Amino acid sequence: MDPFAERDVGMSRMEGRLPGGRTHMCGALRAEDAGARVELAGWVARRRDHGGVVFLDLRDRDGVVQVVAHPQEAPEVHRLASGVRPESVVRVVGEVRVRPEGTANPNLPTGEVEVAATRIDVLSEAETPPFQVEDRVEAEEALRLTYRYLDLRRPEMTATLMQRHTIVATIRSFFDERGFVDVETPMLTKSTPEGARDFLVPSRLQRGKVYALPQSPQQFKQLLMVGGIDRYYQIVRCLRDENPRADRHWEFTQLDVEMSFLVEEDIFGLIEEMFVRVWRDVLGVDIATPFPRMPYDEAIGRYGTDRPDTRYGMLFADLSDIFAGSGFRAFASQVEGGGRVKGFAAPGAAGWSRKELDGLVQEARSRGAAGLVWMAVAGGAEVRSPVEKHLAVEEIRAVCEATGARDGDLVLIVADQPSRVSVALDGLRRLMAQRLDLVPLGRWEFLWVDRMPLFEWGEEEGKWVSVHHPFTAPASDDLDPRSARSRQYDVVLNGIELGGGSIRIHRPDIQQKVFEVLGLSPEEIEEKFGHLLRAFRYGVPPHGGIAFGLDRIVMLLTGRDNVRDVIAFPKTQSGLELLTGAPSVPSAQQLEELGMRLAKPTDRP
RNA sequence: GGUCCCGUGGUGUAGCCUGGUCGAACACGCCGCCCUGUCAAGGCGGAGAGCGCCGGUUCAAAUCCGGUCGGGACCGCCA
Repeated sequence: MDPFAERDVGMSRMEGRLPGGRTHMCGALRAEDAGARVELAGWVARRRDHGGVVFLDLRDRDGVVQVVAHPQEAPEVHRLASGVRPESVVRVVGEVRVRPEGTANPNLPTGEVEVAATRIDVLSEAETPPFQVEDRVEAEEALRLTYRYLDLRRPEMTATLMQRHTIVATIRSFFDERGFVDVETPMLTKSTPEGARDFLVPSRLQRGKVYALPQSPQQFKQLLMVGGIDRYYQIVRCLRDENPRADRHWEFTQLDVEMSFLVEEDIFGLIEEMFVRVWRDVLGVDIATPFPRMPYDEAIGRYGTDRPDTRYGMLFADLSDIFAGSGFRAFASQVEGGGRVKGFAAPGAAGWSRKELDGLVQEARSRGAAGLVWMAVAGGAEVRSPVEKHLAVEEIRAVCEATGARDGDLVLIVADQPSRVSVALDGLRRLMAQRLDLVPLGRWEFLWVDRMPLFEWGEEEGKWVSVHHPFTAPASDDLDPRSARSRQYDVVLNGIELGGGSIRIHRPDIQQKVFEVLGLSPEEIEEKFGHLLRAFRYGVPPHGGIAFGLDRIVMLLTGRDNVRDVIAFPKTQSGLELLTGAPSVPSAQQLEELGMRLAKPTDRP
């Protein structure tokens, strides 16, 4: 499929005022341009030399058009065209012609025409590139990153960056129309006390001290509300020094929004409208509103995750009661020890081979579960399972009943501490959905997840920590860390968390109580959040907001499965920027100015 | 911090499990010649790697083992 085919590239708007003597972009020419004298410039995507007539495919960001050089019509042009190397930059002057009968190319938007060249200038000759610049040729990612500029020439990549631009432009005009103000916030700021690991920047003037790069503009946007800005948005780079994943990069872009004098419904309505607008403008797709809402507990209970993929079934059933006093001790003892037994039915997977099933057990283990019990339902109470002899007939029936398993289905059961059960089953459910091809294409299932807990127990810290952040408003007066709910909300799309936010605390007394639950001493509160609390003493409007991972939104809209593909110059999983070679060793002078000494790479704490 | 997968001409892969037949195969690209309507043009011919790196086992290593570097997926982590 030609990625340019259905795109409103907008370049046509520029025709007539293209710089550099161009009259058209390559992808713009159509049959109605026949007879026009045009001047084009671009890269030689391909050369087809017939000994006589020579064809060049000329590529720019808008598309490809065929240039033809005839030996009789223009001998000098023909000579140049015969020798030009792929990826060289050329300027072409010629006449647009409708192609001869039977030679149109229906696969190309410009396929009905060609440009008969009367002049060709080679502006820059190219060496043979390290990989072929074509969508169908997928070079190894490390090589693509090393020569990213070549990779970006591939129509697929160019189109992705242009779509990203369209998405950003749509979002900006959407917020602008609604009175939101784009305000920039500092990039060199204060280290965040909680949350992800910070990237630090040593200070030259304040020797011995460091700035942190922002993990998000969270506190600044709240201060903007105190500052009376009322409605703020920003499309801003954020940095978190945590290990990257396919859907996570340390340097990422956030769509950040904050409003004053609002309630949840204001945010929900606004954000739903925004997504409707973006999906319509970018994909021409109408998405349904309002988005369904799911309480956090239901998401965890039925899907094992706070970002459920609702495009397919296989919801979890709690089987703990069935196995509470079971003869199968592995399950019964888990229940007695406070654990849970949960499972779900994978339709039609009963016939899976032992090897495939062992793979599932491995998957469960890799996610921290003690194990996985599978049960292939053959008919009635007939099952194939490694623990079949330990299971009572009534238990098997009850499991099938609870999970909805029918003949031919495969029931997957995990018994462990609740969080491990959730993590393991969530992974298995996503895996099975893919393997069984249960993920419907072209569906956009947006979802609000709300009613989150306000606190969770931090094992490492040995104290209660905020689920979202310490400024999240509680849903009620209840501040008991075991039961308190928050006014937090997340947007989930097709099982991917796009973003989240909350109504913030604007009452100093409540903020104070939250800090107390978090175990912060008055000194710590002053040191870490003093500036915010001080601000709140001088008149703070009720406020709240939300933030989205723009890269993920672009990833989903462009059908990519990796955020690196929607970022122009991404880094590798180990943080190398292969194009420039960053990071690099600082010079002695730089270190001296900053008052720093480097440890040897081998000196690991 | 951990688990798993990958690394073979310029590119993408096969070969590796079951060492010798590999002086490494295929496709694309590249070079040369032929060819006036192709569009992943076509035909003929050619050059190009010693298998990421280091070490070990062995009569013998692309193949087995250890380490290391690089890439990726995932777990932990990501308020």
